[in-house]
Amino acid sequence: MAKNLLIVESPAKAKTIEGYLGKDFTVKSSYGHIRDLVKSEDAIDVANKFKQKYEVPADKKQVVSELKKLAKEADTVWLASDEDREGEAISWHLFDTLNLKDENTKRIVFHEITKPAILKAIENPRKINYDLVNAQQARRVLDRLVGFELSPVLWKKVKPSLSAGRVQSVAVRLIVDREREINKFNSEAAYRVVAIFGKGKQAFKAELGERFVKKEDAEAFLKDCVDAIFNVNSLETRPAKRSPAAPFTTSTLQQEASRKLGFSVSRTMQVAQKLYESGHITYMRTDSVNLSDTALNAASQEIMSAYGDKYYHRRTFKTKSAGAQEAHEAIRPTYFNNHTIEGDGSEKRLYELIWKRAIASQMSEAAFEKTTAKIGISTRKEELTANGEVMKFDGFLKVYLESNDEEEDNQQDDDNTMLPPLSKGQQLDLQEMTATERFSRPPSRYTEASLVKKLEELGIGRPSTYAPTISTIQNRGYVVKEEREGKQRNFSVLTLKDKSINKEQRTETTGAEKGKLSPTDIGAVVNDFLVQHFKGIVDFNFTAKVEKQFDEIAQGLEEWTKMLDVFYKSFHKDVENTIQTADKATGERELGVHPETGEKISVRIGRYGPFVQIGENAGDDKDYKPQYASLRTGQSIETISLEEALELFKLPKQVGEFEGKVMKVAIGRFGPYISHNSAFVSLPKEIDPLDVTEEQAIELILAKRKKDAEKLIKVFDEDPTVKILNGRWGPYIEFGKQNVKIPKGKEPLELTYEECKALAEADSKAPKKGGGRFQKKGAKK
DNA sequence: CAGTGAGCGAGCTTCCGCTTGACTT
Repeated sequence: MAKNLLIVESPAKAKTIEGYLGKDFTVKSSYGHIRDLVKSEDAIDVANKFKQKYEVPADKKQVVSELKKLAKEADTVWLASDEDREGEAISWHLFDTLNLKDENTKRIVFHEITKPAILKAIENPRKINYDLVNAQQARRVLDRLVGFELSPVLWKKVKPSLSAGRVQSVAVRLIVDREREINKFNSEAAYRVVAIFGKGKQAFKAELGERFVKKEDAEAFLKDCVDAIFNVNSLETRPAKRSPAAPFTTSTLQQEASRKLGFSVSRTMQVAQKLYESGHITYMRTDSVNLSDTALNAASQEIMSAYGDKYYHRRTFKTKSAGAQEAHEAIRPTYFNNHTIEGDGSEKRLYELIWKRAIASQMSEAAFEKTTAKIGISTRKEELTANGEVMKFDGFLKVYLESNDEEEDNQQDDDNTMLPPLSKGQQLDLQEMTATERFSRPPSRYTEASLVKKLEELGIGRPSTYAPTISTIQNRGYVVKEEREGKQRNFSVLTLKDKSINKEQRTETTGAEKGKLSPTDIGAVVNDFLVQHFKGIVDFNFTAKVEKQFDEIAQGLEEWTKMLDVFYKSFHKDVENTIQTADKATGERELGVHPETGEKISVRIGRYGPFVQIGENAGDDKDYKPQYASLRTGQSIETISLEEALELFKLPKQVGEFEGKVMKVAIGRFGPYISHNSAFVSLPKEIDPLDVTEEQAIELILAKRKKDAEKLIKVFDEDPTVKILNGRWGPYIEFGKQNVKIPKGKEPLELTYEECKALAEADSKAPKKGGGRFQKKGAKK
């Protein structure tokens, strides 16, 4: 029987540590927090010093009972949860829940999972730090109070099932604000002048510093250059250096994996978790850029043996984020001598990224020589500038180069290449000069990863919650990740070549985006509501402000209930006030009046999403009814124009009759379609739904029937609406309007009618998403 | 993939941060 029970947070960690400690120690894991506030309203007794009601959630019962049993049998229990606010609280919850005793319980901490670090920790046990525990309680209680009081306000004033919280609401706000910046952005055009001098391998580019707003000015400049002589006015060469980035934290890993591998933040975390569990990397949820001494030594050995002494440079990094708690190491390979690992494609790629970044962080600077040549024009006072760069020593660039967010947006080729040997005064041979119309670009929409970066900068959220937060705001429908098709845009290019100027129009695609986040209408309406009524909570500095107070609590300088008392008094008043006085938020906007009837046209959010309304609300007049139409995907109540809104009423439209039934064209969730006798046919992209003719519609219906007939395997005599069809994922039963999957192992052709009926019934009883169609009554006054 | 945008009705939704699997598509 082991004399010692040591409890850590993560089971993978437990396994490693057990190997270091020998048979006197049993090492177990708590799997994170073992207790949480009860779900119900009475979790916090505000009037009684914010007394909390905790419970062990169902999925933790087993862990707790096993730990309880082991703790009873052990002589000493070592609480080794992480050294941060949450870790301290986990230790306290363990102490309390497992009924541990002060005299044989020891609290220890370590920042790295190495044998010496753990042995040292065991030699220096301490007691639970209750100030730190109180800081965690304050954090936990504040988040619950905010989340569970704000959300119900939204249910009443906006829509049921919505949510708000200290972290998610700010994340949404960032995205809404950014979208509005983009909407109000006015693109300005200016001509950029680039000259190419020399021929073949000696050719190089030079650019004019200023840009011309007017086309005439650009043209005049080119005209002046037709007979000009170009000389090198000055030549300057200077050395430049570049240093490697710090090893990965959770947030920087998510950013690089997004840019270099195209991973979503949750994908990155899933793959990293696998790498961690198979022992390839250190812990992946960390805000620290530190490497342990053991790691530093291993990296140095690896670099020296693989690349040589001059590539090695020992570095330590300091964290830049204010809220960092640094309970762990940076993310790094467990063994630096493994340049690659076994595993699937994404595991290999992510591992290599982590390996390269960590190795590079301990390598020498790269050295460059930068050359700038200023080129004079005999007929003008302006100068052209040519930049060249030569790498003198690659250093860390041998293994790794960090990318940046702007890269993808950079349509301009401002690459610093080599310049040919030049001398001052030298006359140059102009090959070609172009003046190209360029447009200023609006700020970019956030990607998942750049949003995480921004949140981290603001000190909002933690490594363990970045990915879940990003999911939450998408699941609530506040934000969507969309692919946007770009728009075509014309631009002019003036080219001077062989002493003549040629003008042409070219087209480019602009605004095409993939995987960028934009707000939905409901996201914008909820945001505006919160900004209006709870400015303090959705303030970008709110978290930083309360974090400062949590720090004071942790240092024993402030009492946690006092801090909460001050906060809650004013917050709760705002909640009460808003419930009493605020109108329902619908985001209503008036677009104008109908050009023919003069009726009011407005947009707002309703039970089924955003819609346009023509006419006033009916009121008591039974004969009058306003007209309604839903907005289409991609349209927003914030940006839709009067013309676009009126377009929506042109559909659905009857296009004729076929087999005695009408054919209607409409637009649904999946785009334009024709409906006929309860059958649907999608409209091909090239046909404008407003222009569909009767003949076209019949043709499309017949084509669809033919295609369906090819899919048909069997029709039942008992009921011809019951069929077996060949679908994209294999055969399935069509039972009236219901589609039912055929279970594995069943031969579709041998199914009887009774079996199909039974399957359909079982399927309809299976739990389905949705429900909650009714609004709670609002407290209107 | 339609229709809907009144009100009636019970009971439901929701936070952030620590951890993994157990689930389905």
